[in-house]
Amino acid sequence: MGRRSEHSREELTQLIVDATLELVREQGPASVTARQIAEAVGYTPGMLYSIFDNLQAIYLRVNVVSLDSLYEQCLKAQKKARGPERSIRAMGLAYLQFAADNANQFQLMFQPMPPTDTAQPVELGVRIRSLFELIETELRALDPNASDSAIKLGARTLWSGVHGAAALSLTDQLYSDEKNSEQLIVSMLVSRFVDSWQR
Amino acid sequence: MGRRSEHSREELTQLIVDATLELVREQGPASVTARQIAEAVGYTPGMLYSIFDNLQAIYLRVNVVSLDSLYEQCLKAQKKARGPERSIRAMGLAYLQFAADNANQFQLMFQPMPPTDTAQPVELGVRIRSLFELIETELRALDPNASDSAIKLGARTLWSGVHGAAALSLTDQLYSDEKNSEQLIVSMLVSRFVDSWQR
DNA sequence: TGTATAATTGAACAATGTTTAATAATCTGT
DNA sequence: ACAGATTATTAAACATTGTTCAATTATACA
Repeated sequence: MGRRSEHSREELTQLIVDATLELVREQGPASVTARQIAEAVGYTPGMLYSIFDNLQAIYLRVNVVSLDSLYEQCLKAQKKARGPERSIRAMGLAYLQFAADNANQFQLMFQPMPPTDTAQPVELGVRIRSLFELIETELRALDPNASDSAIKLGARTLWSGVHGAAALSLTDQLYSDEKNSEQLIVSMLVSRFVDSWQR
Repeated sequence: MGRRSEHSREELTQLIVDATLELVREQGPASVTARQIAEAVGYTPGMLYSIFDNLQAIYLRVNVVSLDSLYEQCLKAQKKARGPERSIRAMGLAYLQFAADNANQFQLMFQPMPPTDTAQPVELGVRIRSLFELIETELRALDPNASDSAIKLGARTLWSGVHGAAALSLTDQLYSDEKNSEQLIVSMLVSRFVDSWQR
């Protein structure tokens, strides 16, 4: 056949990433194949490799999209809430909500990449940092005299707790009797943390 | 050939699990194949399926072993430390240490299984619960009057933080300037949590 | 219009998990 | 000790996977 479409290189990139995102959302990362992606965009598998080095490179772009929308959710939650503690709690709950609503995307984002690319790609790095900065801002408001390194450490401590709760909840490894225990966990974490920060 | 060895069904099970554990430790979960496992135990791939349903079932047994040794490490840390806060901190650091020293095992343990078996197998459940109980004991010592559900929630909150720090650290997603930031995070988490618990 | 260039395909490759018919080794009963 | 039934193990096949590449088709340029 060899039907050449009128898609520019950039359009093709976009098409592939969008199709992959949708497939990941529908079926989970494990069962998305090169042939499925190719079919979804109306090409053959080989074409993908004229645009991306491999499937991992596609997943990376998908993760960028996912991280952006996670950031958007957290930012929205932050803006809506009033006061540092309430902002932090709202962002934590937004993080949980994102993980629950987009479990497959979340899974792809935080599942360790094959050890070929030892270091995390910079595109993801800047976005994760932005996420951290949202909390750092609130912690700064809470305690203007704290050192920069204390603020950064505090943000990472809080976020480890929120991320851990989201991850364990997603894999049913919290083994709690009550339902929505992730939310209780995040709420408790934020309360106690801020509480102790303020004295 | 058809060399029949003098291995009982149980011995074969043990051999397979041991070999798989070693392969996972050496190369990571992603690159362990049925043929490699079979070769390591001196059989052909087909044999594995006369003992296990599939590779997932083998990984499950490996995870049981990993969880047991993680529990052992935490228990040892708990015993060595004096006082609830120090015990909790020591267990958190032991958890981090285990994750760092056995990154591949840790990865296999906490990577979401394919959605066939929706619920977590009970063999893992009881072991994760035991891990939680170690902390619950310390929290109970810290505050004998607290309700059971508060204790349970507290243990899960702490453990979410520790697990999150371990997971993010393992995938280089903490983006902290200081080295050993996981340890600082866990230390801060425990200090502030216990601090706020006690007042 | 003819030729160079680029995009796309189709087919192949090696490797994967898993199944199954055939085979080799052992066990049973006489 | 031998014949027959039973079990353990293999060898080979299957469908899929990611990836590569020569061949083909469509476009751009002269």
